[in-house]
Amino acid sequence: MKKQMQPIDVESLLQDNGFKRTPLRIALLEALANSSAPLSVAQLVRKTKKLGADTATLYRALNAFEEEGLVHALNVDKTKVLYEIVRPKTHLHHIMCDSCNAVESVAFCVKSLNQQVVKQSRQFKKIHSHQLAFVGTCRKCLRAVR
Amino acid sequence: MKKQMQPIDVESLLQDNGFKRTPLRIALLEALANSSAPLSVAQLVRKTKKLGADTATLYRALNAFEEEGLVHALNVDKTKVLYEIVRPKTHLHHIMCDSCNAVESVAFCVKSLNQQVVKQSRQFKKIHSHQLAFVGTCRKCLRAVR
DNA sequence: TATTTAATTGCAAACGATTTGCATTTATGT
DNA sequence: ACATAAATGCAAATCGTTTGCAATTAAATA
Repeated sequence: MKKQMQPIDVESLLQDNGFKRTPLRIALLEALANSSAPLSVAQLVRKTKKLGADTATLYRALNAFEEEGLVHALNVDKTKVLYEIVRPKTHLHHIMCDSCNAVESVAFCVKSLNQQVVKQSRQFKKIHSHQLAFVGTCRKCLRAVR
Repeated sequence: MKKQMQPIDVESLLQDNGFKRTPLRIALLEALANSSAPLSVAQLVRKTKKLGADTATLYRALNAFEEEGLVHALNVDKTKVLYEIVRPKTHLHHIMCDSCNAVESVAFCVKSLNQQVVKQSRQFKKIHSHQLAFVGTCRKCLRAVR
């Protein structure tokens, strides 16, 4: 069974958001669009270098994309950020392997919790959004342990 | 109505975990134990300096505490980490203000979601833990907007 | 297609937060 | 009080990320 992923026209995506369509940007969005899991900055840096492009440019692109809402930054831990492309009408959460750091996306939502949260809170009247991440051990790592 | 917080004997906490009870460490854990919201590294650094202690020592302490499970690091965004003391039998989530970054802790759990997640996942059979964070605008900031 | 313009890039330097090595100090158990 | 390992301060090193600036390139226009 293979992953199912709606294709994204990254060139249009760039154009529609006022970005020039440069090789690095196209390659970046393409990489993110074709990955079922979020990609680490390190991975993207490697890809950038392979293309002979500059790392500073990558960071500029990622920040610009994030600012425009084309990508979403996932703060995994103190020293690691993962990026994923934003797919309209898809609200994602994540499961992460505590052994190999593999990340899988999970599509489902917990809006119903919002009111409970508000009820408990002293400072907050309304919730705009939430982040939810699960941690487990993936099959591969489970097998490796045995 | 004032916050309710169970006191923590930080000196015993240090001792029980094989740490020497030094002024900085005691002050750090005390600060975390008396705060209802997680504290940023910047805040802790300020406190450290006020005590005339070295920043490197603070980082060493925080890392050691985290490794021993005395504190928990909260990855708010790419450039900001918050620390909270771990209170046994208390499972916390958080609400954050998207305007002023105020953080409030919320005590409640969503274990029931775990099986749903596992059901959806291709790679994961079991969830160990999860993180959940909500984003809203706090009262103070709401008022400021009007 | 050639021309113009602002956006994008590469490079090197700057940056800030965190970490490290090492000599000195300190808390703790005896 | 003493011995010992742990913890500290200081300065230097390190890492990922950002910035300034001159050169290049994509896109709009003639």
